[in-house]
Amino acid sequence: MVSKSKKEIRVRIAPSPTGYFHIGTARTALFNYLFARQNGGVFILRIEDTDLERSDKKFEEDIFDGLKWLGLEWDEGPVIDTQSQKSRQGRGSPEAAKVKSQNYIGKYGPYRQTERLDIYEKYINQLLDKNLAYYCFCSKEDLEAERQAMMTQGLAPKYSGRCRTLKPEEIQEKLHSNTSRIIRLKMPESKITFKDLIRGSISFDTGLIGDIAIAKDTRTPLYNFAVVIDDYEMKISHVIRGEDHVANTPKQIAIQKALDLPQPHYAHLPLILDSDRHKMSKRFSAASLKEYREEGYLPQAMINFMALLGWHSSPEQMQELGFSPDREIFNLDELVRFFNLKRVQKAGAIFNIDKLNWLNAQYLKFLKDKDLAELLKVKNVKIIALVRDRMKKISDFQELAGSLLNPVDYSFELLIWKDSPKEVILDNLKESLRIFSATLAVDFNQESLNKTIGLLAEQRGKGEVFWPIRAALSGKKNSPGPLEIAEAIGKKETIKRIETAIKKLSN
RNA sequence: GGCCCUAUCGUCUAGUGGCCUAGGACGUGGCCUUCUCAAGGCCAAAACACGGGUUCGAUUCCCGUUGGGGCUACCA
Repeated sequence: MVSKSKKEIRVRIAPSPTGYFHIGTARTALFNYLFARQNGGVFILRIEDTDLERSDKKFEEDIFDGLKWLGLEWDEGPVIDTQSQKSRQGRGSPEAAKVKSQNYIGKYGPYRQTERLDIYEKYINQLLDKNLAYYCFCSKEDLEAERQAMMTQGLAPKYSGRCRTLKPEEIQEKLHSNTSRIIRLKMPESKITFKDLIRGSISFDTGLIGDIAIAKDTRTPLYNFAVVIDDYEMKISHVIRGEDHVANTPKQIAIQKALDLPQPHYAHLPLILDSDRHKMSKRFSAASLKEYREEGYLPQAMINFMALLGWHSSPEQMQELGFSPDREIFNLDELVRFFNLKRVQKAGAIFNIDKLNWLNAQYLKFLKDKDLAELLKVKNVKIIALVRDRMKKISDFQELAGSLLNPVDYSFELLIWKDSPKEVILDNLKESLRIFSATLAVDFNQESLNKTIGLLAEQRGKGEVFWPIRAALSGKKNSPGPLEIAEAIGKKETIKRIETAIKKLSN
């Protein structure tokens, strides 16, 4: 028996820069990354920018930023070097040419489809020459009418193949005129079956698909065609992508067959759904990663959350490794260890923001006060300690700690505990003020204050004493405890705020 | 409409014919803690879509129904 050397695992993520980096694409990237890393494979980033109308550099940059933020570094793909690109992009200069040849890493570049036009042209011509593809001159309007007619007849909408039989002279004539044209693949009528690593065997009747469009002209390839060529040229071994691509798979296989190219393995991931159970779209939900980044979610939480959308660890494996079988918290390295394509779910998963919030809160807890302070650009570490348990995401900080950092105005009624008389509260605050003032600065901490103020509270009632202090110090109905705030803001500020409160009640 | 995929608590899921009185997590409710809000601890409610088979026995296997989703472009 001949031992076949194990083929290198090469996977890719192929976003199109036509919008901000989509959360679904991010999850696909994660799964590809995990699969690559755990198999010693290569993770490739390819920019599918063939749609000139909608593609935009700013979206491309957002993809780079998002991937980097998540920690999903690609082994091959464009190099982000905006600095040199911006400063040295002199048109036509030898310098520019040099930059261009250096703007990617990997043996199979370039990794932007618009930079690969020569490659596609070669294959398109090959198909045209072999008469496996042909020019179609039908108008969009005719095509649309045809489609509608077929649908009302209860048939699968597909192109009639009318231009297949055009005579060479007719083709030449139309080619020389201004008639709009497109290149179609001659789809053989057969059954295409492929084995999906997650779903098992899936088959399609190509007779229902018809002659698909593969390019607008020899230098303007369309999605399905460009994908096939790139996946082949880049030696992609496994195509791991969203379920929305299963219907594209038979089309791509047909192109592979026409070109006599090998077929990669396929794995179609369940879609991430919004709360209406539809594919997450920008129109109806926060579908871009950017939004979560700006909202203050931690990349680690995002990674963990996305991994749990359609995948779950094996309780058995966890137990064997000495972990809790119910474990759900995993960092990137652990995911690389435990992830298993075989355990990926088949049905779509709803994006559950509550779970994300909880996970984010967990990751926030892992952070040291000091690191969190740094992240928030806040100097008072004690304040961080006070509000951190109340934060779901880092953007919550302002709402939680704002009034602690800088006093806010409030109504005197806030100082009143339940239905205690105003005079009682006023007197308690005055007494508290005396105690605070008498406390040495070195003893101005929770522990010491708890002995003095705590005693007063025991004598006069906890609510009657603690509530007004807390309200005076925080200016809010809900806040951390009074003594911890006092320690955090210090003696001087505490006294100042209590005095303000007393003034409010005295009016 | 056609094609393809899919189906366990509200949500994410464990489960691969008997270990299931269906387990966990989020969320929800209650209790404890408590000056408030959190955090934390404890407890509870909450699901195998339906109908046929196969089998001694089905959440688990098969078929159908129904539900859900995706695709159906000269977008990707």
